[in-house]
Amino acid sequence: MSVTPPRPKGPPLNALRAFEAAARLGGFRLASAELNVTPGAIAQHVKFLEAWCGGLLFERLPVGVQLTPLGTSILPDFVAAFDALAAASHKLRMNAAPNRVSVTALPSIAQLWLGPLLPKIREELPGISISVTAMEAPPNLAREPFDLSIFFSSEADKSADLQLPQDELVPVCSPEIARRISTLADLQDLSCLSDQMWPGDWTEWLKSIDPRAGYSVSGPSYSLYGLAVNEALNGAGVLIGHLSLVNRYLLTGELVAPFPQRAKTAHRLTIYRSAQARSKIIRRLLDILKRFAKNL
Amino acid sequence: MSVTPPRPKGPPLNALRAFEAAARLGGFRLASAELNVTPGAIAQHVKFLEAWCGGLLFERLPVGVQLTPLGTSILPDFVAAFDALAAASHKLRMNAAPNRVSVTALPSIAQLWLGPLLPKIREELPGISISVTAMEAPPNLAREPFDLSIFFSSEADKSADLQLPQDELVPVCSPEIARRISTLADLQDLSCLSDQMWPGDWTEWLKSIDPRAGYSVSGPSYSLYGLAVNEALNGAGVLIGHLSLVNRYLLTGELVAPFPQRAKTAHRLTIYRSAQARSKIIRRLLDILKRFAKNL
DNA sequence: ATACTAGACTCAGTTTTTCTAGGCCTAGAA
DNA sequence: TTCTAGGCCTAGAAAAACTGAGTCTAGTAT
Repeated sequence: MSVTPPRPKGPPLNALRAFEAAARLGGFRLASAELNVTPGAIAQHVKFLEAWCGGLLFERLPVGVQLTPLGTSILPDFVAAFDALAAASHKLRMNAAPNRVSVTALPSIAQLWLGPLLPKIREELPGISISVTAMEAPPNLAREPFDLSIFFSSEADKSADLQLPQDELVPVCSPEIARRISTLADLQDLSCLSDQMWPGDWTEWLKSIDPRAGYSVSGPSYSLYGLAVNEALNGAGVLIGHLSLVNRYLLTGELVAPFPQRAKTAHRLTIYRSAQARSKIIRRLLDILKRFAKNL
Repeated sequence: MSVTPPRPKGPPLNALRAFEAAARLGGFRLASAELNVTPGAIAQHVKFLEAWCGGLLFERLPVGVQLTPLGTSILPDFVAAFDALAAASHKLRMNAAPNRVSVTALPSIAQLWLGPLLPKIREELPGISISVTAMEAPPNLAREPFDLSIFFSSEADKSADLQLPQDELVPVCSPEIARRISTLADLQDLSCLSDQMWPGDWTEWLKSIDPRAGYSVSGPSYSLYGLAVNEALNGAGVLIGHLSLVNRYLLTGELVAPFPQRAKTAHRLTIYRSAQARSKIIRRLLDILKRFAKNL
């Protein structure tokens, strides 16, 4: 008997968050990715929560888990509560520093599309402070503290705040290299640069030119598209270019396109803003991006 | 440069909770009481949160703190979010075990009023599992995981789920002791038991009998009213009885009231239920309590 | 004036919580 | 059959949270 008896405590907030993520995403592994922890951590949180409430939240299948009726019955409440919490946190951050904007983008987009625009943005919106975070997959804007996300999406989406037309593939290289190219066959003697994230780009472009010819090319691949572009600028070979990312260099002449044919891809550069990001600054920033995007 | 760059993280949930409590209650000390930690812990959480968002949440006054406009601007959002979270947690617990009811009450009420009713309740609601937590002050039912709270309130409140009439004071003692009492003056030769939480009870009762007579009594006091009642049953002296708590013993004759005069107090035994506790079980439990309360 | 008090701050050290690593297990796919 | 995806478990490590004790400030009481 302790002097101050331990009164029943509410559940740990982190366990609730782990459950919510696992239930919403349908698995511990996905939840662990969203929360940046290992799946074991999620498992422990959920187990604790199950002990706390005295009921099973998930059925454990041989592979994966499935929400029990109990879990299903309260999931919407938790989703709503954590949405509200995330929204409040976001609002707090914005109210504290209205001129701070945080953007997340695919690494290649951050470096090749957004990066060059930043000086012009700073010029038009003096006092603004933009932080850029590169990541591989678009985050859940309702949860992560970003104002804007810029990624490639394979679908048209009217709800996007800005969406460019379908991206196009076109080989690009330095002018010197271009002089040595006249036919498709010439490509086979050259380094054909590509990005590790889009390994099918060359094949896709070649197919769009002549579906039956069995052309194939080879060359180094890079985990960062920006690196590949740099190598192309340095004359390392022919890069399969994503027009939205390399057009700026075509316009300046630093890179040229030895073949005029372009292959439409499914990808559209797409910008979303967080539901909280309704401020005037964000609106003006979007306007600027829109304008620059047109000139690209 | 780490391989997986640390992406900006959302604020720690516990820091948000600390801020919410401090802001809602208007001070770190109060918040620390609600969350069962020391004030220093709250201070650290708030400080962290201020660093995270880059703005001051509280103005530090020489004594106490005051919300800044920034803090004020987001407080309602956080209150709503944590309310939703607590409601969801409560619902989870109830859905997991619908027959479990948790009650919080003043120690004296738990022991003397509720305790004797529990066997009868179990009889009428077989299968129900009631846990009782004694505490000194009524908790915030919107936050703490209780279904019912039973405390004395000094005001009439129509929103209460059950409220008894104003409590009355009346001296009580064992029949043996009563035989030795015939006038007020006899009290001065006897041990007059009282509760440490209500040290003014005897004075209040004496005043209601004869406001001018300077009667005063003395005797041991107890930190647990239940203990004082037991002592009275054992013939240790005359206890200043709260009718709602000792009437059961008057009815059985184990205790008697040597003086017929009763003094009305401001206190009413008051029962609230949590907003989440809308189940049939709780309703039936309240009905039973109501019925028993009438017969007391 | 002088002490006292309430409330908050800080910092070091400790306790508690949370996370990871790595091995195990199961069933469906190759 | 082997491989793989997804979870489970446990020990130990890492991080977060909390405490305790000493400071500080300005009202309040003496």
